Amino acid sequence: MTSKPTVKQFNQVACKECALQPLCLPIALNTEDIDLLDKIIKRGRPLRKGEHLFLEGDKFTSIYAVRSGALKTYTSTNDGDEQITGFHLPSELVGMSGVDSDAYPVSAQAIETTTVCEIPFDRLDELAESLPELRRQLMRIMSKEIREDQQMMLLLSKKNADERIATFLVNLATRFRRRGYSSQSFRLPMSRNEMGNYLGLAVETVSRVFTRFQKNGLIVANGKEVKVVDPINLCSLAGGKPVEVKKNGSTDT
Amino acid sequence: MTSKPTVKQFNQVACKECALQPLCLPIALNTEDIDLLDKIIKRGRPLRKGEHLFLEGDKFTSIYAVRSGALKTYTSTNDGDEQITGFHLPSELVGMSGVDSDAYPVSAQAIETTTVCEIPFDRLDELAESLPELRRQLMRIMSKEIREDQQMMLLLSKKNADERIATFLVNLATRFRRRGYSSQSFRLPMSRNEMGNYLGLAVETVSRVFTRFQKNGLIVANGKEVKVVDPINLCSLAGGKPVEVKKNGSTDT
DNA sequence: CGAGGCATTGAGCGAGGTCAATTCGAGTGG
DNA sequence: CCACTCGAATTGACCTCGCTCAATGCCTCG
Repeated sequence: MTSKPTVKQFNQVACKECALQPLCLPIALNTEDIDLLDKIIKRGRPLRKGEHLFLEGDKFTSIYAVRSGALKTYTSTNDGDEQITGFHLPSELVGMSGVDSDAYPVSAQAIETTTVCEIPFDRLDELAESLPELRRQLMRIMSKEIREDQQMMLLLSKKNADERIATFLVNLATRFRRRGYSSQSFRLPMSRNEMGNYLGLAVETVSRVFTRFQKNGLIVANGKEVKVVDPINLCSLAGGKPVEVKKNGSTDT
Repeated sequence: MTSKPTVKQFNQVACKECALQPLCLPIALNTEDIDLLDKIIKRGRPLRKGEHLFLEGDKFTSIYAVRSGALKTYTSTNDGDEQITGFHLPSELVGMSGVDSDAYPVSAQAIETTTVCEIPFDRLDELAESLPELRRQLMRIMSKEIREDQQMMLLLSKKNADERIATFLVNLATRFRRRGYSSQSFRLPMSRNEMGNYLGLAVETVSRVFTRFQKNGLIVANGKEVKVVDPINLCSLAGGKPVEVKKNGSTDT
């Protein structure tokens, strides 16, 4: 409202015209309800790579939906080193973990040029009162995050380096496909360092696993560009519940 | 033990007469609202050690509040081994991660004799519509779980064996104190095996760390009985955000 | 009193971390 | 257009923490 329409296409589109709508918060809302939600959403200027959306300890005011680009969230131990707790692609929500604590418990930083939709939480909460579907959707999103974090705990506690990287790649591939991109060939938004941090591995180990995967014909990697050559075996290495990477006639959930 | 009306005392008490009320779901609800909540809660027979409350994949119907005893929740990989995702003490809620998926994504099992309050989720959801405080409380609980899981990710990915055990003990001590028990001296409800599983360590490592902690005068352990002798150093080993275990006003950051 | 499960302790090994040396690649300025 | 710089990525050598395997001790319960 106050700022000029800088990036019309990516930044100022209303929910009901947004390509991400079927994945994002408005899912399961009807057209009128989407309009109501739309009214409380603020759309700011794009964040450049490295800029923070909020810092750990900042007062909790809003949750954010990634519109384009990618974010990472991380906490830090008091002896300095940080743990990345998640990477967030378009349509994914960030900041929900702050709801009960008045302050964000993590920092959120752009890992490439990124635009977000800001959703002031008090307004969202008011709206949730009258829209049961929205309320359920919020709970669904949070419970999904819990499940994912718990899968991550399993990964960190039980899987070896190969399995971790395989799981990570399969997971990313799936998320890309959901968003209409190829799941066979994509560009990693994060550095090897960030990947290692997230997966509980040293950078060097990430690098070594990548080269090993190439030698074994699982993937072809060139810097951040990755091609999944052998999705079947990558998946079975990933170990977790089977995830289909190819779109051969199976039921998509 | 079973002669006295334990069932009455522990199992059939209404929320508003429950000793756990200030910690549990009803927190922040007024007396009338607590009565409303109370009406939808079912209180079943106690679970014996080893019995399951629900299994991974069971249809999601209810969330549960632990009333006495303790539960563990765990997922399993498809190659068989399981990962404990949490231990749940009285007043803590279990099953929230099932909200979005129609099925519980984890199994919940009693690790000692345990009583729970069952809260049918559809009823809770209806009630949440008219009680904004309840709604917020639900979100707070979920967001707290997310934060805890993320702290767990940090532990699993960055901390060594000593730090993990120290963190675990400090965390337990804090939770016991909250519930009115001593934080200096308590009984672990879980086996060494379960502790190791949860913390991503082999049983033998857990054992070794315990003996080392004793040699260093941090704790005294006798089986499952644990006395925290040197809370200051145990805390600083735990590393994370400082948690006060003793109440001598040292505001160390 | 014996059996079976849990906990402890010791010995040896290996996955992955650390340190160090290159190499690659994007951005910058002459 | 090329040379230079600085950070990211790769590769190699070595070492350590915690896992595995195995033996033994301890407690509970029939």
